[in-house]
Amino acid sequence: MSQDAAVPPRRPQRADARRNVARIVAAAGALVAERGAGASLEEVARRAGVGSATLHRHFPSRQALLEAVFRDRVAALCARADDLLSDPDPGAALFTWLRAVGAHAVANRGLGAWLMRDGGPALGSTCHEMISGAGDALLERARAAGAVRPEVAIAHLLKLVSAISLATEEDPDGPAEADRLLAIAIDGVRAH
Amino acid sequence: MSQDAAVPPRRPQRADARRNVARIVAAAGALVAERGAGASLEEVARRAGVGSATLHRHFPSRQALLEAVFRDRVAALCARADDLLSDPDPGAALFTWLRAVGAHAVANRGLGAWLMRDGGPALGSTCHEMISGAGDALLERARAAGAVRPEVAIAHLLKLVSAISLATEEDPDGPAEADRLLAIAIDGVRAH
DNA sequence: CCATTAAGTGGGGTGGCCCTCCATTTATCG
DNA sequence: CGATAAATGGAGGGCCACCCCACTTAATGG
Repeated sequence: MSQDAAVPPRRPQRADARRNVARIVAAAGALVAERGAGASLEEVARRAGVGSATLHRHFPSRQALLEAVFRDRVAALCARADDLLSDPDPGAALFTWLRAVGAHAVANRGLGAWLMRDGGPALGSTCHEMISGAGDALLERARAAGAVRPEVAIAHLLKLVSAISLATEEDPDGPAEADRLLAIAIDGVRAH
Repeated sequence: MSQDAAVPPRRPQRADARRNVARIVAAAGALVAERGAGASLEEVARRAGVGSATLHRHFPSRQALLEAVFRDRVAALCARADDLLSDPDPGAALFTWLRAVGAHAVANRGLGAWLMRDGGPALGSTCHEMISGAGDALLERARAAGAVRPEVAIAHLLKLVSAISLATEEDPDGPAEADRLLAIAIDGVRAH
């Protein structure tokens, strides 16, 4: 519960701090796109024009930074899931969405996969929860329509997608390979 | 071919060197089992009782060390594949073997996955080639029997297995989860 | 408009890692 | 036993994540 971001009674944040956070997220997005998920946090700070301490204060872990970078793209995927909820074919809608998730994960250097890793009981699981919720609606509709095996859970599907994008991340022919693997996996999900 | 470890004509290696290599591989195996694939090479050297320079001379890359650690277990998997070649049901034999590979990869902290990564045109791909060759025989027999979709390649299957073990590596319920995912993926491989 | 105050900052330090020289040790052969 | 080349490992360089603390600066109330 509690969708609100916990607004304290008085001093929520200083304006320049918010500006620095934005700079850091932008720099991280650029660097991650060109160097991958393991990019140096110090270089992110350098490009953002802030000290490394500032970066570490705003984002206590690499995971936290990646979540910030990807929040909007994850939101887009959730919106797509909502759109597909009104698709006349529930099974096709689910599979279309899964492939979109896969394409997104591959296109972003496998970072999507990083995001749904573990998730742990810690508080950093917002992206994972967002995407799980959006996908679960699609899955349940598909299950009700008899389009998928009844025992698969959304966690399984996302794990599969992230696993595939992870495995093909460094492949020269990554996207195509990922799509082929995903097609196979999806066929396993179908009710036979 | 060539089970021998390439014996040069005259001064193949000094006895203590070979002993140190064995110590390093043993230490690496233990540390990797408890800490995962990213374990510190310096600590491996420390546990083996050698200097870090010695480790780096014998194993110029992390990949090289991991390959040495896993060579025998990969060989065991290959032997299992050979055994299964005489199984009366080619399809079941392939799927049994894939699950064995998955169990192995998960049990070894996803290192199996590391091994089949990329492989590149470089020379470090021996394990990947070994396991691909062994699996390909099983796959081809299954395909001839009409048990699998004709378009899947052994590379796809191994990627799937490694991807799944990679994704479930840090899961508390890793092995069971991996097996479930693998069961789904395998169903996608079956000829319907 | 300015003084106060606490949020915010970043340089520099610590410790860890990977990897490379090079002076020294040591197995091996004649 | 002595010569010789293989083998070793400690010291050191470069890079990184992360933390501490003296300083800066935006926001607030008079």
